[in-house]
Amino acid sequence: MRLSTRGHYGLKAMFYLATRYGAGPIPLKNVAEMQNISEHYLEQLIAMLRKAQLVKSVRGAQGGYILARSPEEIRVGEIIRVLEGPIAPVECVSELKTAECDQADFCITRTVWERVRDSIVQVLDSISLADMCRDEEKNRQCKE
Amino acid sequence: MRLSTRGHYGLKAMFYLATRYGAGPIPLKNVAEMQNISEHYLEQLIAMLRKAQLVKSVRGAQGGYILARSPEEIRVGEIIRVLEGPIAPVECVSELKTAECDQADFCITRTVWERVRDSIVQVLDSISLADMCRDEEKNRQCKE
DNA sequence: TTTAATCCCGAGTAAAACAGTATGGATTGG
DNA sequence: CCAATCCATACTGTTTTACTCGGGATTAAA
Repeated sequence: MRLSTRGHYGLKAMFYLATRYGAGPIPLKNVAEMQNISEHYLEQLIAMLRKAQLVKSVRGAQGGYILARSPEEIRVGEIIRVLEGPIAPVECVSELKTAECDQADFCITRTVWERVRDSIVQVLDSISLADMCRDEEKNRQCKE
Repeated sequence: MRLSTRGHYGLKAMFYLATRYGAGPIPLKNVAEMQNISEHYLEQLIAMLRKAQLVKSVRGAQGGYILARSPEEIRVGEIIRVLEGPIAPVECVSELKTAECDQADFCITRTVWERVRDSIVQVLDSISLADMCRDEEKNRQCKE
């Protein structure tokens, strides 16, 4: 019942970009350092996010990455789907094409996984990067 | 974001035992056939469930497996925890000992995963095997 | 125009997890 | 006794994971 590090790291990186939104392109090196992730590995992850048009890249010196939309408009669920694929505790209840299962309607365990899937989706799609930034802000104030 | 087949098959098997609860020990062969699972593989899974005292075994001819408690008293969450380990979308928010993460309180992504974890737990722990049996009953009646 | 900072791309890889198989032993009802 | 069971351990092929490595393309700044 685990996420791979892709989703884990990917969200961290996107969150960091969200905190720096408006400050121009952020080089991946910074992201990797701040979030303590292997830079080369993160490169691969962000490539997926770029192809999915969640981030834009600026090449060359002084380049880096920028969120493709404002933090308010990016949901955690989108990020996770890009990096981990469609949300589905078991294959036969994937968000996308419901892979064929001979039993289909008769399978009661299936409805359990549908409920699990829906509850995960509900959480992930209800949180935007901006929400996370606000949480951090709040958190920092509490600490002072 | 996937369960392995352990949890998937394990729940199927436990559900089947629940539907036959009260009918004496059910041989694993029947379970495997009905749910279309490799018998040898299922043997390994049920061994885990036995060690966790969710099922009892009866050895010898006419033997088989019986739920250790009534279907009403067995929650899906218990089964999944036995077969898949503690519920945790990422390690640092495991239900058990919160593996140390240097950042801990500062990590906002962490709270996302806590929320996901809690929503999964809520679903899995709210469904008993008896609930599933009732669902199937209902389902069968609709089909007629 | 050079150089350094970046992004970009594809290959390779060690280790772990997964999803079983295989083999044989122990127990017990008929 | 024997056939139907459960029990235990070891093995195996495949896939996934979580990287590493090496180099190429682009561009701002010196």
